[in-house]
Amino acid sequence: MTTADHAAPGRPPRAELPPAYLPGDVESRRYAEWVKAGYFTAEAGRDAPAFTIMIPPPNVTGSLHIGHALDHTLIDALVRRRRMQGYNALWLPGTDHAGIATQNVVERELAREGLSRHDLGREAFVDRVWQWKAEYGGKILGQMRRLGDSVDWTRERFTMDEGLSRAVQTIFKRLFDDGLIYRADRIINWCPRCMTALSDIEVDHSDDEGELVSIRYGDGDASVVVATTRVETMLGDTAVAVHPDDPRYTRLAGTTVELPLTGRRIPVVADPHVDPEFGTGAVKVTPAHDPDDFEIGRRHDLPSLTVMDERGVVTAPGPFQGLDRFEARPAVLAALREEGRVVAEIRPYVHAVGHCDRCGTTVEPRLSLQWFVKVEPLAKAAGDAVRDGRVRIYPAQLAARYFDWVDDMHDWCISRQLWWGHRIPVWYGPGGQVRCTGPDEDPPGEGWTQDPDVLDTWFSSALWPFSTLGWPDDTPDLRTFYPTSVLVTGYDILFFWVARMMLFGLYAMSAAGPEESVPFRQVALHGLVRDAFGKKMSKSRGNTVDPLDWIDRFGADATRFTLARGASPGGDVALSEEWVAGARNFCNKLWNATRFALLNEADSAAGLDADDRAALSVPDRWILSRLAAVTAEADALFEEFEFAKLSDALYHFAWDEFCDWYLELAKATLNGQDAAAARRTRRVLGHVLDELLRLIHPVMPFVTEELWTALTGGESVMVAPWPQVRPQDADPAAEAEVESLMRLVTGVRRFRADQGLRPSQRVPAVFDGLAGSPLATHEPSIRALLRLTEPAGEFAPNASVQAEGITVRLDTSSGIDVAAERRRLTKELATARADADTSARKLASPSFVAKAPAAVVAKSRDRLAAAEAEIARLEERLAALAGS
RNA sequence: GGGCGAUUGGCUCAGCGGGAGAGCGCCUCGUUCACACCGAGGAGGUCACUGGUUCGAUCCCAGUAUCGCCCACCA
Repeated sequence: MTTADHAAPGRPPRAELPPAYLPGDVESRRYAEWVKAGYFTAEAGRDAPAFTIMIPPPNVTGSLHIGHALDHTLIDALVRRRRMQGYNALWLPGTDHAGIATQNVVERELAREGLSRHDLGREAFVDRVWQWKAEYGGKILGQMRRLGDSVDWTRERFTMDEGLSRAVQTIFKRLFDDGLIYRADRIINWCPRCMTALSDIEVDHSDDEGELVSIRYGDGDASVVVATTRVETMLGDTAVAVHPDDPRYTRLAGTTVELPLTGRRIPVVADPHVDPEFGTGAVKVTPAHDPDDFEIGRRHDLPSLTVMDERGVVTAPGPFQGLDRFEARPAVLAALREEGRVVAEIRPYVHAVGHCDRCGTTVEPRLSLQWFVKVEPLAKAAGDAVRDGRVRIYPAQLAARYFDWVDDMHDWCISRQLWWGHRIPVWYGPGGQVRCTGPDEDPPGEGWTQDPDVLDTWFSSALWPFSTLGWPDDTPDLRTFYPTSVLVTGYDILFFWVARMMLFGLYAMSAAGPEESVPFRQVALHGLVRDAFGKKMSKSRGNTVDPLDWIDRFGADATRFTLARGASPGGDVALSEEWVAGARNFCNKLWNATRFALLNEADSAAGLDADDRAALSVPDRWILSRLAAVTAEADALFEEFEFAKLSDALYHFAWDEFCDWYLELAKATLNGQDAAAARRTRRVLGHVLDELLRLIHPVMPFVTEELWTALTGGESVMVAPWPQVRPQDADPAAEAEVESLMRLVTGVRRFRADQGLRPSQRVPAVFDGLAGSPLATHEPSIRALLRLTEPAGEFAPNASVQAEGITVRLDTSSGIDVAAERRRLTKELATARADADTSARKLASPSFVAKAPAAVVAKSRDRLAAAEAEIARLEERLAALAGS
């Protein structure tokens, strides 16, 4: 900022502002200043209430996309407001190691060198990933600066940091010792491409087209027909199951049938799980490759026969060995056909098929030995914390989805057959011993080997609210900033992340007591970003928006405002370039309003002197009243995470009320003869703009900083106090008077437009009935707004218009367009008659008068009276028009 | 298969028991000394359909249709 040495004594120095806002100039400079000043840095133990938000840690592989931009805009707005309110505000940044995603990225890089991770070996591969992370990881952190994120860079964390790894080991051991982590053979979701187990929620189901094939097992009377969509799994069948009460199969239950192609005989078992209504009422049982069948197998003590390996390749000895599962399917089918085993027709069949959410590969249910978290007790506590209000979900509606999940959660498979991640701290020793080591224990010595698997990446994310603050140690940060205040994230990771933070936060921090162990007190969920037509953004659709591109072209503030303006709780956000252009225009509007204020020596430093208050003009009282209202509204909307309404309220106050009306009304005083009045208005103007810029700052930090410092000469709007609502400014009389003035001005403008008078054309006019009216004092403003001059010399009014009980008689020189006037009056008459009709009809109904609230009836009476008066007036005018 | 939600001007959405709102788009006028990234005026909707409750329904209830989302181990 340049210091203007010509500033008047006692006034803050002022910068010259260019005629339009150029964001590129301002943003990087301001961000650097903020960081340098230490505004983003929170202080443990400071004597102020803490306000904490943890960033939803983006993948280290990630770069800033529009979804992050939305999330960060909302978080930053919350944090900036709290900081201005004097809270010890912390927004902690960091990244997630993102197990599969990152491993995939580095593996792809290796593949370009013709290598696989196995060529390097585990240790070298993990080194390579760290190397990659050092070089390319955290790109997104740099991009966050462009958005203006006020994160505390001194507290940046990574989920594989030493400290966070200690947290992972600590909680693993604690859960292990409490019997809440166990290892078992289970059917899990297996991705044959990523070659790892997945948890249930890492599987996306889609309705895929397949075939339902009916196959006859056994021969003649001792045969049974089963149906399957995965023909190749029949190689691993170890039974056929029927319902115990199904009369068709009572004689078969307990016998055996021959399994085609294998020469094996398998039992027919009776199991109540089988639905007799579905298909033939008989089902093939493949315990090693189907979760249902696994359960049936357990109940009947059936063997589990694994017939495919980790890649989905058939391992069962025979002609199909070595075929991929999707090659084996038609091959097995052909062989069955040849034996005449396929019965009836093969039906096209649409059914839900699971896909790996990382790579899209069809998931293969697979029997394997994995680690699980026993979630039932944890989930119970997680559900209760929301049920009893210790944690509140916004919008409340989404709490139902949360309950559905935590109240019926399956055990969580946490082991992954990857190399990149937190290694499971369990060792296997001589004689089948198993030992779980804590973070401060040495690994067991000779003869022990560590479990090769790593943990699900969400395991460490689940600890984020406290692992980032130093847990398990009792650190000043942990004491100051936990529980965190708000979790802001998209509803799409409610289960992945939010629910699991609840599970682990309540467990790990239980010693703090029920109120203080929650990971966050509020959860503010937003939606997904969509295009202008409400369609999902996707690269294939070509409708994606790159926030960095928008920041370059429209500015960070415009990008942020566009996102905030679309964000209602839980709602998706539709975006298009027209909208961000509109937001850019809004920045420019504020810019020019401030330029106007500076040109007119608006005075924000003097404050509103109590002695002056009584002398304030009506427009001054009006804008102060409106400011008080909009400040209260902004506070309420912030508390409810209603960012769309908040942005809208500020936009309309700033543009419609402040710029379009107040500044125009203020011009008369500022340019008027009364120096004292002008001084008062300069103070009100400075004060209102000062507070308006503060109110907008959380959403649009850069432009408001530039303008506020120029206006006030203050250090930074970031550390300026958040505006207080002053109830004493509420002034219904002033509001009513200005509203009346607006109606008068608008009415006359409509007349002028209808008459084809150019907006800039000055027209001599006199007012009848203004003298006695409350609007009398506003005559100079009204004349200025309407371009009406005092008659000078000859004045021959040839037209008149009425509004607010005032008649304006004008000398249009060119005369009046009678047809246009008649059209306007006729239209207004029709409206008035319709209004009178409606009111009259209502009032004619005895039940309405008897049962409706008195205020409603009175309102209808008033409307009827007003409409009738209007009709009389318009008829009279039309008659006069006809006579002329 | 289960659950949830939506259906309001051309588009995206607010409103949710007392006479329909916004932004953008559209039409007309305008070089007014903060801003053409602007100003002024205007057009445009039987609030999906059918019943019900009510003095009164866009708003509450039921059903229908269409669309969307989440969950799901019927081969």
